[in-house]
Amino acid sequence: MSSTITPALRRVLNAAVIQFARHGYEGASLSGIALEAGIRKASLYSHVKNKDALFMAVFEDALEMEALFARECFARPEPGLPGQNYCESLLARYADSEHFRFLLRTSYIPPASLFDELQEGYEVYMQQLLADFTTALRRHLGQISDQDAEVMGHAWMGMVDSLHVALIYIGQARFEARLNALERLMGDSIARLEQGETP
Amino acid sequence: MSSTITPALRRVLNAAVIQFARHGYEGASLSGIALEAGIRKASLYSHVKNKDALFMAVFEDALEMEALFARECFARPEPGLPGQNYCESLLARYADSEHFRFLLRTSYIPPASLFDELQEGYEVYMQQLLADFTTALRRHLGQISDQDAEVMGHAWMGMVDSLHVALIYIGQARFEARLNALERLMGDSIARLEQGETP
DNA sequence: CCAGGGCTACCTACCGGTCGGTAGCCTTTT
DNA sequence: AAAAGGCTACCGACCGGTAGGTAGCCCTGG
Repeated sequence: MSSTITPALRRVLNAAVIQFARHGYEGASLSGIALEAGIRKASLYSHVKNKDALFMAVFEDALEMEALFARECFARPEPGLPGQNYCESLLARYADSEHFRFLLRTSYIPPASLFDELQEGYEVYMQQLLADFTTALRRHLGQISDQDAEVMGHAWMGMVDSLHVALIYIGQARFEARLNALERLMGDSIARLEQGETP
Repeated sequence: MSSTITPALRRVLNAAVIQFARHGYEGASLSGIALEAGIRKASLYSHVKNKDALFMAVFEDALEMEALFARECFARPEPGLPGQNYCESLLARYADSEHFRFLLRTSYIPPASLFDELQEGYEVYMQQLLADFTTALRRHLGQISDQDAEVMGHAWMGMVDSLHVALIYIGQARFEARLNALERLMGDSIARLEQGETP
């Protein structure tokens, strides 16, 4: 499926993710990407068929990395709430990972021509995130009905999207305020489930 | 401050908001906007100085409309939770209002050159939204500490962003699932405040 | 020795923006 | 009443610049 990644192609992909994250699909130019990679624009075509293919390659690259990151968050033991590790790692991740910034920038409003493919990939990523959260939730609470688990799942995914958005356009201070507020809401609801809800 | 809007300019602005909402700042071309307005590209310059000014005019237009929409939501009596009217009107609003779609598309990731101006305008919009929610919350609960009000404000703004994002890239069914889930969380937390939290 | 990555040079298409000019509608002047 | 002038909205033609993409030669490493 995925062709082998030579060192030169690796350099191109890394250059591309920087430019796409910074300027978006339309705003990033192939000459800029080539410059970043230290080669000429025409030389890009030795490695990639065209701009769309380059974008998709970067997308799959980023998706893989961020899926791995999420997995690791859920693999670490969670002191408090389920999903807490992931949420609290977001700020640092946003600062460190060019690929994460790329995903955030391009996945909400993707280039129209690639919409379907991107949506499909993003869907898989989100389903994994949701599944990881649900199992963590089930591990945290001994017993929980499928309905409740589903509702909490929707709520947590909403919380994650909310934090993602906050990363993009709110400052660090308000990100943390939002994180605390949403964690309190989640905490309240989970505590309520823990006490048992049969009235 | 704001110059008068002639009928011809009105047509240009309406054409522009469609194109900008559909293709974004960089993706929308002046020829496309002119075509939509039924004139030639050169004629645009009888009404606006350049692309940036056109975009800003559309932005202020949209901001005004959506601020009005939010006001009306909070003016209506709310049967359940504070801020509920606004959240539950979003789906229909997204379907109906080109200006709303424009705001959602362009405000998270604005064109770099206009970033500051846009951020400023969006900030005002959000502050009004937050203030409206806070007064509604205070009206709903008789007594609430400033700290709690602030936390709930952050949480509700997060909820709103989450719903905005859902409008963009999730289907209608999942939007409603998310809305229900988040409303349940908010309801739980508000109920907890209602009972009084001095232990 | 030759395959492949890199290069220069070039292409077409389209971008935002400017130019000179014009049709038609007011308002003013005689 | 009619000529004169000004103003608005519009147009086709064109500008410099840049975009994505192609052709073909050169150089180097296995």
